[in-house]
Amino acid sequence: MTMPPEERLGSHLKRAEQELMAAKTAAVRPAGLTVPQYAALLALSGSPGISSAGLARACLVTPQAMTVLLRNLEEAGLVERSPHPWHKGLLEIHLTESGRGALARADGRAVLVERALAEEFSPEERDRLVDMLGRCARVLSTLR
Amino acid sequence: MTMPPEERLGSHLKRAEQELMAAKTAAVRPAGLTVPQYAALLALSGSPGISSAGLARACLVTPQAMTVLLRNLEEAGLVERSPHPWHKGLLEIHLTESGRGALARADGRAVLVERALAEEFSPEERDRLVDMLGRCARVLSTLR
DNA sequence: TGGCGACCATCAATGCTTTGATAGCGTCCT
DNA sequence: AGGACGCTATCAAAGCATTGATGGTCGCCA
Repeated sequence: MTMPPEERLGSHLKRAEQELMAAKTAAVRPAGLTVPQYAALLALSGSPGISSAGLARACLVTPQAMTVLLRNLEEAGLVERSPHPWHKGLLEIHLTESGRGALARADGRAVLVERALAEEFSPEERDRLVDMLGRCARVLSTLR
Repeated sequence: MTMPPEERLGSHLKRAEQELMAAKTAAVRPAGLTVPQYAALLALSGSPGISSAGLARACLVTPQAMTVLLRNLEEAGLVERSPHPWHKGLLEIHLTESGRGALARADGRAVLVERALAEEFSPEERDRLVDMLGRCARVLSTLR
């Protein structure tokens, strides 16, 4: 209507992110994982025993989305949930052995994608890109 | 595991895109549209009579995703589908009056988001950002 | 102690997206 | 003419994500 797509920064941003998702999806798929599942397992490995809500915050999704995701992971035997020692109603989440294996397999290939992406740029360019992306996120979040 | 999140360009890219989606979702919601619906209506307004498959290509989604999306738009009375004059089985898609109205309302607010984003950067920065995002998409697509 | 507010977990409805499979129609080439 | 190939459209199943609503638990504080 009033603004051509090539002028919309959002179009370019979306396109890049779409390719990123496609590449990562292909990377983690052989491990039997989806990208969100991989992200959750990765966060979980860094914070064992974290709650579902905490994991949701770490992965930048809603608690509801994480509930669904965790149910799938639990049914696949990749994570376990156990009641919190003194806080009734809370659940601690832990990786299973099988979960650790799947994460390791997925991570190896996912890191290759990140490395290929990083190697496209010089260190100065990387810094500039990270800075600009951060500014995008900041200005957009103020609009919300 | 082997690579901290802050070093992963993908994390920053994803974060920025997530904020973009949130801002756009909030922008087009008052018009009763979702972001993908808005994108489809926008593409449709530029190519009246385009097929579902063509629209899917224009929006960078699969034909199946577009079928679902169009069904919702058709049920909402925002688009119409009519059989192709001589090619049986093909369907031409057109905006309805109501669809044009919703698009106009959504577009006005969506453009504000794009403008706020654009104004965060100088023209030189914008060019650099677009260039770098294009390089991201290119290198990632070769991995696929 | 009683209550209020914050947080956690979960159900339900809706929508987008993907992969996989099926089926019709056209075009081009043998 | 017949057949292969390609494009279109659609169904089905599964996962991810959102909003909205519910019910349970803790902790602080009047």
